[in-house]
Amino acid sequence: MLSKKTQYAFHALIYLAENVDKGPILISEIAAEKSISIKFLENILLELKNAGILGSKKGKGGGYYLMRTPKEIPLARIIRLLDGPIALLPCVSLNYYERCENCKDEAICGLHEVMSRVRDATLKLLENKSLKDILTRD
Amino acid sequence: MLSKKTQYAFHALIYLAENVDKGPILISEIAAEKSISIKFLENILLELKNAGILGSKKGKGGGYYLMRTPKEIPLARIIRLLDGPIALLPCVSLNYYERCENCKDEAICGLHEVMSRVRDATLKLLENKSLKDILTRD
DNA sequence: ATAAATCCTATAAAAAAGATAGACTAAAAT
DNA sequence: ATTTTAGTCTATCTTTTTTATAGGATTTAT
Repeated sequence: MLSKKTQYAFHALIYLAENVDKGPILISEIAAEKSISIKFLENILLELKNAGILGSKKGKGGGYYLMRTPKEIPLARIIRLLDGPIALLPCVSLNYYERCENCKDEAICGLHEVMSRVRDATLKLLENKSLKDILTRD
Repeated sequence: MLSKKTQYAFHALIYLAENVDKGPILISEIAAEKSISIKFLENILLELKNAGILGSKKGKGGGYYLMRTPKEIPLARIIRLLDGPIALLPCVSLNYYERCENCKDEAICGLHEVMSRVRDATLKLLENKSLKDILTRD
């Protein structure tokens, strides 16, 4: 399951995408609209900013805004940033790989093979689907 | 990521499958072979037993054994039993469904749609691949 | 200068995961 | 019958992760 953090991030990003025309959006506005604790959301938006996904402006008229178009923000990017590995096992993770202790040879490990395929199937969707794809269809 | 519990379960089941001819296997033997805390493993095997996946025999000559052939034990079954939902969001889980609070209409929610597809792709593998498929290929 | 907003870091609280303990029950050997 | 062997059951402890909060620092517009 995705953490609340990642779920909140998705909702915040959706809100920002749906209001691009309004310029920078206040944390407090997103928090109110999406029923998220304002202080928790603050941390999340900051992480998204430090990762280059969001930009921000301080002071009056400030707030957060997207640094890229929704189409250029893959869902996998958000998940990895806030939740870590997408793979089901450390030994099949592309970005957070860790060798398994008791495994003599990954090449002949059946678990490794199946979980690699699960990872591939998942990534095929999450790498290719973007923020644009999760905006409410009208 | 799968929990240690589920990972241990896989390793224990693999060991049991690879030693079916030896009759009931001791918890202590599996724990030693797979470097798992014996007490922790005890709980796991009990859960697998209560779910009908394993059988057991007490006293001398006792131990655990598979109640079905490896081919009849889908990986999804083990994961759901020990880890809970396979889906990335509660609102797309088949077995642990929970409605999302702020979502007016799941039918037009883009997040719902993408995550449903991720779930389907994952389940297609995990429901169809069984314990047999993760045994070490020789 | 002042007010408005994000930035940053630390910490607290709650929940989940991982691990352990010990008394109990059942089966087999003697 | 008694003893030994091995799983059963439930409770608790510890550690880690997740979720949430606090408050001063910094930047910007007016």
